[in-house]
Amino acid sequence: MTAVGNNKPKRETYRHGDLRNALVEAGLELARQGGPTAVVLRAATRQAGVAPNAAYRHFTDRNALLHAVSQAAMAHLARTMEAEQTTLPPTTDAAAAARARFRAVGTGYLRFAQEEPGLFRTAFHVPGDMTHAAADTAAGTTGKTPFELLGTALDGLVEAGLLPEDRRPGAEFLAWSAVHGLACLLIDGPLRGLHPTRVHDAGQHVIDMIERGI
Amino acid sequence: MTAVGNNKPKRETYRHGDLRNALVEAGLELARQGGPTAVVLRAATRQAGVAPNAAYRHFTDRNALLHAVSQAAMAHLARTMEAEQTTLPPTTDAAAAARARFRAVGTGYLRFAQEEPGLFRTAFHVPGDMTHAAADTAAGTTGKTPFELLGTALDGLVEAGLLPEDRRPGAEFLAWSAVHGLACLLIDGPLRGLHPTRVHDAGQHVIDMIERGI
DNA sequence: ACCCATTGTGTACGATGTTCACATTTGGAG
DNA sequence: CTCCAAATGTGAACATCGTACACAATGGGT
Repeated sequence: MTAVGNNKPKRETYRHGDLRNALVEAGLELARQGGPTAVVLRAATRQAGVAPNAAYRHFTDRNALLHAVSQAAMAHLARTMEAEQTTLPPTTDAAAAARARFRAVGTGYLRFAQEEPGLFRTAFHVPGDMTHAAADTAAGTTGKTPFELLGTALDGLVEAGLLPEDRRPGAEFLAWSAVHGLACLLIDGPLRGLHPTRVHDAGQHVIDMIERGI
Repeated sequence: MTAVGNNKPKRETYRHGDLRNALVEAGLELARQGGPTAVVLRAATRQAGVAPNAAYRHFTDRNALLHAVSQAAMAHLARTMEAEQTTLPPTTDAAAAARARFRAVGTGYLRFAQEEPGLFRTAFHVPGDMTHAAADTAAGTTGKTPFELLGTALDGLVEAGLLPEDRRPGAEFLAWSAVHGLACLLIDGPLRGLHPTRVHDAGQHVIDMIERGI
């Protein structure tokens, strides 16, 4: 059953109308299942019901398409992190709230890595310079990229007096390193296939370490 | 100048004699320059002066070849970490020595990631289960894998009284997460292209965090 | 109403992974 | 020593992929 997968068999308009988006969407689905290497130009065009070359009207390269998909995956990550923060129970304790929001950043990050490993890998697949990932293409519903979400959470820790101001500079890289590293170990490192509850525990332990060591 | 690269143009014996090794070696060179995706079966056989299919007598798949190359890269990493430890100045203070050996594990890891990003990426490219990476194919000259080197360094910390025994279990994953994450950020994350001295500083900061938070 | 920039098509080329049938060599068993 | 079977390398072939080039259809601005 290799050939019949013509999901969007045909269209009657010569113009597609929204091909660029359709290609990114198809690429996202491919990435979701097989990671960055699975986002294949011809497969995406097939899914969009279009000749392979049509893609070149919207992307100079397969790499350009992959980059767009990567940005979209990054936006998914941002939304997952935001969602994790919105599930937080309300508190009157400002310090506790800041701390909870900080931890939610890491927890959401790890949850996304676990639930959507293909998209996670794609998001971080040679993503240009992630610092200039201020690109709104990588942002969530609040308009912030994952990196910026982490930054504001750290600022919150400082405001709440939980993080000395002189430790603030560069703290995002310490926190990010630890959480991202754990994500890698969970996805295709030695911790792959760990029981979900153990995964959650491991995540909390890493975040504990960050809070102590930051 | 695409076609002339026939480095090992011919051989006069029908049998190659050591093809499996030659392919892994060629694969290592490809990986060094272009990461895992650059280890191309046909390129490796070309380099070995052999028909493409000959590879299938030694590897079931391109993936099997890639896996072997990955293991070899992991061994390189182990040797770099060992080398970092041997450059340590001798000390009579046992605790200081244990601490230095622990930090050298992380420093060597990061140095390898920086100096050989292609090999580093290849070493961690879907490396089967790294836990059962007790495989001697991934070991350095001391016969220990990177994971095992980290473990013994942590044991050293416990023996020296620098790490409470109840914090020892699972500590390798905390330390590994942080260092590995930083390596990723340095190689193709936001910290790519950072000035080498800054890179070193960032590494020391992360290791500081680990020591405080472990 | 007519251009022409935009967008999609068809055909084609080189490279890659992989398979199948065949050739050459080597190491033992007789 | 001979000879045969297992091991190892070769050749031709196929499907798929990224990509380039020439061409066709469309539709908005003058």
